[in-house]
Amino acid sequence: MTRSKSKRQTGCPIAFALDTFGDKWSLIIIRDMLMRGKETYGEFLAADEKIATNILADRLQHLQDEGLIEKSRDPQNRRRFLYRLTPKGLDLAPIVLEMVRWSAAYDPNTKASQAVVTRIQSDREGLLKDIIQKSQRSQDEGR
Amino acid sequence: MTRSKSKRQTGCPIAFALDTFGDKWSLIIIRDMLMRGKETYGEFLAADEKIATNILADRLQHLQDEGLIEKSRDPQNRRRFLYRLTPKGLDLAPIVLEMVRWSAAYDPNTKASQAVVTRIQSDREGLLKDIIQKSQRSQDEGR
DNA sequence: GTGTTTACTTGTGATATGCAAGTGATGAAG
DNA sequence: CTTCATCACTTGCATATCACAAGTAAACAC
Repeated sequence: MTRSKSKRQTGCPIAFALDTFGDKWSLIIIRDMLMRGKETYGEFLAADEKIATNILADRLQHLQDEGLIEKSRDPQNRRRFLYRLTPKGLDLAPIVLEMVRWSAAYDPNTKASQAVVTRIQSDREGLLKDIIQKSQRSQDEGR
Repeated sequence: MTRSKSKRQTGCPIAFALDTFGDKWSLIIIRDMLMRGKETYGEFLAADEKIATNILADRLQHLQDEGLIEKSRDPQNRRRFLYRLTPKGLDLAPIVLEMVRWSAAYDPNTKASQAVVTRIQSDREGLLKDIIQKSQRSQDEGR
């Protein structure tokens, strides 16, 4: 296990954010949880981007240490764990949405849904509320 | 020079954003340009976060290849180059602001200005306009 | 010319990543 | 209650990336 991430410790909010989730994979995991309803190790592993299993384990641990996600046994299947966003993690949604907007604007091959992109501009608050509620609804089902 | 960054090429907007500026240093450089008026190699090197000179050169080249920044000779001092954000680069401002908001909310040691944080909520559009205008004004002075 | 500033490049050891294979706990089937 | 499959990891190793120190080259100041 790779202990201790590089900490810049400058007090700068951008540096803080990068230390917390600014690596190559954390936001991919967050995206899967926030936008695609994924919540198990196996589901994260199956992502198109092909994250390595040791890296995934390391990132999940780090995100948990930082308080962005929580880990619990699946009551329906006790050999499975459920990973869920905490309120601190859910609050990354605005950042993720702005990244979607930016990429949709500049990537000629984007697969971003035009409906979502339009709604980011026209109904940002409503969209954020929907995404967060949807993410939390799946948590209730798990109980 | 490190050629060819890992390209995930999935069409996912989050993956695209991460491939473009999602490394440990690019957003630090963008922050310096956007929020602190920096525009030369030496100014970036002097940042609190202590970026290594070879990494800085590599990231500036990458950001230029991606069309986020432009490089030009300083007409006032021809041994100096000026790095400036393109419109595509300036359009990262909303993402940067959301990261500031998030970090200010969750970093107990944040040095984020309370005035800015308040304004992110209350006058987001005006703040964005100010940041971009300020960034472009320094470019006019350079001519 | 000589020295200084500015923007890099190069070399080398440390660190992180990616891939393949292995482990241990839970649960399902007979 | 034994065997097999699933799920979430861990371990080992080759490769890639990074950090640090030192060196190079062009512009300018004198």
